Amino acid sequence: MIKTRFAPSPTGYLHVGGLRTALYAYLIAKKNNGNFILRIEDTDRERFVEGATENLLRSLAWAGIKPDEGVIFSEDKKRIEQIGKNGPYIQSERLEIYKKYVDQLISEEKAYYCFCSKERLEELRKIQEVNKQPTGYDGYCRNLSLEEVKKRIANNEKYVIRMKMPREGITKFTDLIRGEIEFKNELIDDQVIFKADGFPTYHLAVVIDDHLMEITQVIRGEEWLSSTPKHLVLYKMFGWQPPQFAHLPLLLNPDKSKLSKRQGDVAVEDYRDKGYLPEALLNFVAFLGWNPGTEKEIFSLAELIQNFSLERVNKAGAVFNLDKLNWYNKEYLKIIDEKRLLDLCGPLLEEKYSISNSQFSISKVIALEKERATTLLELVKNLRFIFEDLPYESDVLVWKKDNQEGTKNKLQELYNYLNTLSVQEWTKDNLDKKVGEWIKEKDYGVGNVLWPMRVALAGQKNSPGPYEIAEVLGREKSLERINKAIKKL
RNA sequence: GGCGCUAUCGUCUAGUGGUUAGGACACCAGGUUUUCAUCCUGGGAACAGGGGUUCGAUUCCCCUUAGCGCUACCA
Repeated sequence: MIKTRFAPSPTGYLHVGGLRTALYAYLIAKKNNGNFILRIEDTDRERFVEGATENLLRSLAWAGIKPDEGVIFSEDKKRIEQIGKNGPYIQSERLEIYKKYVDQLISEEKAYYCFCSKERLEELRKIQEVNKQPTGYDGYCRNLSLEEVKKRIANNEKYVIRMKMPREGITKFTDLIRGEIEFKNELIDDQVIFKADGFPTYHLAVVIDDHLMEITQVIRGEEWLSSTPKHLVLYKMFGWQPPQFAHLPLLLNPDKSKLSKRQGDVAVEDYRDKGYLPEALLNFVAFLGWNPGTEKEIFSLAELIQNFSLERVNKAGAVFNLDKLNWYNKEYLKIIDEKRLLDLCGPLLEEKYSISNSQFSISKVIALEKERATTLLELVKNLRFIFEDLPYESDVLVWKKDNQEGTKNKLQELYNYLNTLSVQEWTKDNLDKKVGEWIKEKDYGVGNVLWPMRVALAGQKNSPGPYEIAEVLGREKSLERINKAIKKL
């Protein structure tokens, strides 16, 4: 059975790069009827952030990525739960497991105690740098006798445990995206696998967990490529069959550096809060480094599952391009389900304007700006003119081919005419038909009437069409605004 | 410094040993429209450089260059 995992550290929020990694892993699992596992890698206590796991889960859930195994929210979304038979799925709850395996490595002399102080290590590195030598541990404690180790531990000396890297040979593997890659073992450090604080390092924990959780494909960022040989050596030491590896290209800033907070939003929640739709963000990040080989660019999650393959993932990093995301969001806004849009925008409108006792149909109000806005937030912002009479200068009312006097007269006549229409007749289509005929009959010219009518109704230069607005505002409010405009002139 | 990865329009990318090197976003121009948005039409825009291999390389190989990653008791 295919099993993939996403294994973030709870250090704050879900990064959009992380979202893409999670998505690809999820897609591979789902495409193969396998399991997608969410594991939390919290072995670094210094960087641990309270609530970060919940935050991660929330962002993932918002995006529609549901783990089959691992850490999830409880039914009421209030607690964190773990599902699956290979748990726990939070590394800080697996300490005895790591301890057991590290003891095994020690007893088999594949790992060793190291008592070197940070000061000595720092000094060592400095000397290596000055001499332009490769930096790395010099193996000072590699051959300490058992008696000495025992004595120093009994003496309460601080220690870490390092893996005994082979001093010769090469470690190679076939990356699912990059093909064959090899490293000389002599250049790989005696990596610390167990820290003085009793926690394993990433390298040890990831190998043990991926094996115990039966992960078949490790899909992770390119920043892990260089440490893969360490992991492979660990697999070999344990006598385990390693999974396959796929190292994803990085997401970049516009200047091609690694995507960072300084140059824009990187947290998934930022995009959610700005009113991007999850399907747009997902579709967008899916296409950063992957494409189906056809010219279709709009893909639902289900379609992504169907079409995704690691073979078509690019090797080079991709710039996170906000313009394209905006385009995706507009596209999805065009086709979004009306009810869902209402659920999404309702609370936002509520928060921004006093709509509780409004006489307007909120879904019609939303429809006014739905195809004009880039994000939900912008959509809501653009709707202000419905709920409030916007201040504007009288000359805005005048169409470029008309003058103030003419505009005033036409608006007055339009008012008189509209006044003869009943509430029942006050619909967009009917107004379009009736007012259209009236303009023709009067020979006023479409722009000469519709422009001032629209400005009178919207109170701004740019807006949806006059008939749509009129229907939403209703007969009474529409007439009131037109009357107000006439008085302005 | 060492090791590794990468290199097609501004951006995301397709592509093949012989193509007018294709699409999308963005941009520019025109058209439809009362405005904005939409929509339609058109336009500019790329194979990093140098060597090979080959009848022929954007494509295969090597080098250079550039960018990025790793080089922690962080992940």
